[in-house]
Amino acid sequence: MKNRLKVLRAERDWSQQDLATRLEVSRQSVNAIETGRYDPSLPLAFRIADVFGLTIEEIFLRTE
Amino acid sequence: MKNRLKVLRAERDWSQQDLATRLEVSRQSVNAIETGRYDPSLPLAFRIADVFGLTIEEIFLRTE
DNA sequence: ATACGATGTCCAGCAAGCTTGACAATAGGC
DNA sequence: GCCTATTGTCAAGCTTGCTGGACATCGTAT
Repeated sequence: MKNRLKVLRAERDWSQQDLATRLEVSRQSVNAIETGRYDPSLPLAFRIADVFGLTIEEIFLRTE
Repeated sequence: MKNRLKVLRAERDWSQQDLATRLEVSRQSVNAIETGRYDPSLPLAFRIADVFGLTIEEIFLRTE
């Protein structure tokens, strides 16, 4: 499941740590999601959508 | 995280087993999600949205 | 040259998602 | 009465998501 986290972060000039802090998760989690090592849980996906002001569908792509 | 699975199933007259088959998960998983014992993974949430022809946001509610 | 921020990755451990198999309770049809 | 479909739930086991701590690399600034 691909995602647009890296671009969305870049648009806002946020580091992985910045995003992690806003999401209240570890920096390692943000990195793992961003590099595609695993997908976030549904609750975390909602928080990600919220901090970016987008829908889950606008951030995560059905790629398989 | 609340969801509208039970109503959406009822509207289509699908049993939990019917839905589970369409989602390619176990009946117990559908039941557990529907009764709120746990949230689906993000990939499963996308499949749920797909079988109902809705967005994730239209099915799962941010109630935390 | 060295210090620092940012990123990628590994590990060990715990929590959550999902599985099969099983059993009980209810409702409806015969 | 019995049979079947449906739902709820439990247990044990495997996989995935998430954690803190650690370490290496790279780029930039001093």
